[in-house]
Amino acid sequence: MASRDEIILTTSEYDLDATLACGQAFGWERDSDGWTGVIQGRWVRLASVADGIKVHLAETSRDLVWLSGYLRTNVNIREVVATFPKDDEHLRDAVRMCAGLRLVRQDPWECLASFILSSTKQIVQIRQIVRALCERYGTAVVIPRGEASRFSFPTATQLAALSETDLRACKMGFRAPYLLAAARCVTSGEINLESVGSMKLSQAREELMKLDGVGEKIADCVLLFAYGFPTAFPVDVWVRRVLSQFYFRGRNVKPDRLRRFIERHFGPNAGYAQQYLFHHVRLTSVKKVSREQTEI
DNA sequence: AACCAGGGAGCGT
DNA sequence: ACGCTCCATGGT
Repeated sequence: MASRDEIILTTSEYDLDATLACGQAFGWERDSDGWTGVIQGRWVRLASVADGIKVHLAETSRDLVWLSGYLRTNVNIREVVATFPKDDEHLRDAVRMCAGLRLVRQDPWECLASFILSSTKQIVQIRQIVRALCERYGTAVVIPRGEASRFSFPTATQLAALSETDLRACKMGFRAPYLLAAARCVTSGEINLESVGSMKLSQAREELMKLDGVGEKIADCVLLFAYGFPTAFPVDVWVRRVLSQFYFRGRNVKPDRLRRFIERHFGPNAGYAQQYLFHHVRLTSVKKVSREQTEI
C-alpha cells in the first residue's frame, strides 16, 4: 500500500509541549503547526491530537521505530509514577502539575555535545547555540516542499575537523575547547560512546567524566536523556534548590549528603522524579516572576 | 544596568 | 570533601 507522509502515533498521557520544551532536548522548534525537529537525519513535525501524536514526515518511512524509540511512546508512565515514594506529597504535586511530561531517548553524541554547551547558560541560549551549530556545521536534511531548511546535529567527526575559532563563531565561549576535545576523543575512539550504554551506571558516569568539561551533572544528563539509565539524577541549581526546599527545610545541604538522600529516597525511576521536580519548580518560579512584573 | 544562567576546572582549606 | 573564583555570552 502507498505510504503517506502523515500518520498518527497512538499514545496517551503524552504532553508534547512540556516534553519538547522542558530542557532535555534543544533542537525542537515550535510554530503554529507543531514541533519541527530532526531525528536520525529525518525531518519530522509533531503535533498533539486526541488519540496521540500526529506525525508529518518529509519522506515515507516503512516503520516508525526510530520515532517511537525517540519519544518512548511505549513507556507506561503510570507504571513509572507508581514506583515513586508513596509518602512524598511534594513529588505527587509535581507529577500532578506536570502530567504527561515524558523523557525522550536522544542520540548520545548530540546529547553529550548539547549539555557540554549547557553550562551556565539559560535554556533559550542553549537552543540558539545548538541551532547555530547545526546550521553552520551540520548536514541539510530532506524537507517537504515549502518548509524551511533544517540541518542535522553535526557529528563528532564533522566537529573534530574544525578549529576552536570555528566553534566560537556559534557563541559558545569558553565551552568551545571542551566541545572540540570531546569531538576528537569520540572520533579517535579514545572514548566509545556505544560501550557506555552497556556499563553499570557508576562506571558509565566515570567514563563520561573523563571528558574535560563534563562533571557529574552533565554526565547524569547524558546518562538519563540519551542512555536511559533510570536512576541517573542530574542535580543542577534548580534541583538543588527544590530538594533543599522540599526535604531539608530550605537548609543548604552538602553534595555528598544530597547524593545519599537521592539514592535512598526516589527509587528505581529516580530520573523521572528528577524531571518532574525540575519542571515543576521552573514552572512555578517563572509564574512568580511574571506575576511580579505584571503587578508592578 | 546589573544580574544570572540545567557547571566545571583549578585552586586553597 | 567542601568552598571559592573564573570562564564567555546574552536574555530577562
